[in-house]
Amino acid sequence: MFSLIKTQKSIRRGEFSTPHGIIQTPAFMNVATCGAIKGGLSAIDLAEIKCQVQLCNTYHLHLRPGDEVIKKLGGLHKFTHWSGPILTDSGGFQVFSLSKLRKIKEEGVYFSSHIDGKKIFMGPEESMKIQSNLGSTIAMAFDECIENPAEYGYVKESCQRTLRWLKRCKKELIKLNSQEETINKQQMLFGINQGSTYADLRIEHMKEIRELDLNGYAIGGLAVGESAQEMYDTIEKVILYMPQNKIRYLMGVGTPVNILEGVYRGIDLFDCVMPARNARHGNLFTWSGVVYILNAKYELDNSPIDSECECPVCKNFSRAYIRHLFKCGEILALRLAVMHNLYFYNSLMEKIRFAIDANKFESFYSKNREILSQKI
RNA sequence: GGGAGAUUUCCAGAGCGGCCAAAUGGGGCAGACUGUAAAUCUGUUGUCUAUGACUUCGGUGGUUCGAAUCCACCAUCUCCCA
Repeated sequence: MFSLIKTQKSIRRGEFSTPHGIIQTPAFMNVATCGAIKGGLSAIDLAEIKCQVQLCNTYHLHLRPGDEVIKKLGGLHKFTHWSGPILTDSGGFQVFSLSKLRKIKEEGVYFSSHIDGKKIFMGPEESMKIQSNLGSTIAMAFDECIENPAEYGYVKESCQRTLRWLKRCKKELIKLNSQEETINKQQMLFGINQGSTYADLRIEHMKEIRELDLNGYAIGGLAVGESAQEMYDTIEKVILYMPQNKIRYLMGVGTPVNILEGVYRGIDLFDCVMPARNARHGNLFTWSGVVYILNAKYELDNSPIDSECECPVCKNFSRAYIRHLFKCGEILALRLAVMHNLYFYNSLMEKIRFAIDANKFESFYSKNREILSQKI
């Protein structure tokens, strides 16, 4: 259940109530694909980095350890020891990212496992069944994510298939939620809008999926090859057709600036591997720009990653020390870097919320949009 | 004291007469990363007045049109026999 607390032009401040707690929006979901945030963080670290909601992946957990195994162990919340909201991605993104290993048909998608090459079939019903077994708070619809630029005719055809798949997802989830042995009988479903950068296809698809009255709506298929400006333009056009009273999720986005631009245009929810992956690769986000900690200039830098940051890493360790840990291949380097970056993202969202509450989002946005993307 | 082998660009290590400024690792430096096949991947790593030129392969001298590569001596190190 989503309620808007405040709106200011397109900008929205809201609360999303779930059986596993309330998400204050705009919010960022911390990506834990295989049930853990890469870089060595567990559920006991999540409070410290201000995480509200985690995102796990259907495809990966289906392969290992298996959704049936997780169901027997009591579901994903118990398994990962996280009691807050969990959104599971449907496996739709793997249709895109594992494109060399798959074949798309009306009934679903035939994959080769990236682990051992084993043939796997996943369609809407399979994805819903797996997500139900995982017992996540929110299930995502099984969709096809297309790389940009894409050919108009193919996108149109794909959108229609994704719509048919969405209807099957809804039907299947209603069935699963009514079964006695289901872990989370209140599992929610978000639909995903597709249509590449074609405004007419985006809008047409959006109009069709909103008829299904789902718990939330996502914009998928962006930040997959098009320019940032094309992404913003696409959001602006399609968001006019998204229900006002439902949460809006921009999938897989993005940089801190992308998030500011998204909030500015009316997005409530984001997720991205970037803060965690870039952290593991030595790129650290700060309030004055991006620090690439491996650079030689930080060898003797005794200051924290970000002197404005209140995270446990910045309160205790220096750039020089973290750089040293990276150079030595210490696993602690990854953990500290990921903790910092996710704290940065989660506190970016918190600052955005405070700014909206105080009617100051636009000044916050114009102050930070240049700074956050620069390298220092 | 006698014998055998080694010495290559930051390190390890290939090269055994021209295709060698010299393979491949590592290290260094720089960059990429957007619903995670990613603790990954890419570029670069002698100097310069830079689509070319110059100085490098322990040292000195030699053979040759041409030497990191062949020869002589010297230096240093390793191993074996005393």
